[in-house]
Amino acid sequence: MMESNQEYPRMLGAMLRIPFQAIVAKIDAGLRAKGFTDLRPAHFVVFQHIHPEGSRITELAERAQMTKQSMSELVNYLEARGYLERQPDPKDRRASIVRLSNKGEALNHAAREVLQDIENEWSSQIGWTQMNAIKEGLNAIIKLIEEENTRK
Amino acid sequence: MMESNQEYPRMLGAMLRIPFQAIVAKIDAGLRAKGFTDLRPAHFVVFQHIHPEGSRITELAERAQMTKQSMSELVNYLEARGYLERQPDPKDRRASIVRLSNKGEALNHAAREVLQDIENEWSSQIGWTQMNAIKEGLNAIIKLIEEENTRK
DNA sequence: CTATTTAGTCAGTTAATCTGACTAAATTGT
DNA sequence: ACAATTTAGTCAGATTAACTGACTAAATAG
Repeated sequence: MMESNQEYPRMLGAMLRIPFQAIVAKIDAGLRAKGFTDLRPAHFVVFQHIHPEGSRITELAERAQMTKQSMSELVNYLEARGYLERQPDPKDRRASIVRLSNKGEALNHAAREVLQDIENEWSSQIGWTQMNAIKEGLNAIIKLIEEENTRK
Repeated sequence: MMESNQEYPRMLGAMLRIPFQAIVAKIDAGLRAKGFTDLRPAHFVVFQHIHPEGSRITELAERAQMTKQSMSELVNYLEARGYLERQPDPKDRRASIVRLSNKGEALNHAAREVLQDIENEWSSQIGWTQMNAIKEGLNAIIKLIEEENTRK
């Protein structure tokens, strides 16, 4: 953060932040419009990181860079409202596996739909070539980040 | 948010989120290393939006998409620690103008330095051509977002 | 087969942000 | 000119988000 304000040339941080926050706001509004009204921004992080075959609380917490206590709270909230299900892990009786319920899958699908619409809208205006260049470039950067993380 | 997890192809939201969060973490660590240890992540938003000639609380709140009460608290914290100064606005006796102190300028400069280092590091690995393509593309998207905002 | 690590919960705390009610100054409409 | 409305900011209190510390029970390592 703290990367810029309009007086200086915009720096890379702001260039990423502005479209990212626009996307977050649009997904939030889009989901609300589609009837998912009981989610708060903090819950999104669970859907971002959950694995289709289910994930453990600890794993989700680590991926989301928060404590397992905090993640536990988010998962409890979403489980209580029917977005997630907990199953005991047969391999490890201390652990449980959290997975999307049908409702959770529906939410996920709706979110992806909204996001695809945004991408289509932007692409049609700036051109698909340029959008592809952005995506390729960002994926290259992500590769660097992931390499750095695995080295640690 | 909620744009992806590794099982599906990564969507645009995640492509922006991952490098953005990496940048935030690096700036946070970099500033800490440079001796700015009394800032919390929430405060960064003030520096992102403050104008070199000073800004009003209301203006900062609007740009940061939060209430003026919340922004007021952030500004109070930073003023108490010497990063910001408040002056009465001569044009409007209800308002005050918040601006960076010398210490605040130093912080801003340090943050920009860290960010430039990140950009240089990434560019040298993916190539400056590709980095420029990303930046051009993101700026085109930002232009769309800004147009949409002004239409509202 | 004891010692340590790991998965998760419970309880309490701090940080971040919000809503509502308010004051005083500025602006608008007549 | 001046009443009505809007705007800038604060104060007080509530809610949400995330943290630390202490704990239990199961798994793993020596």
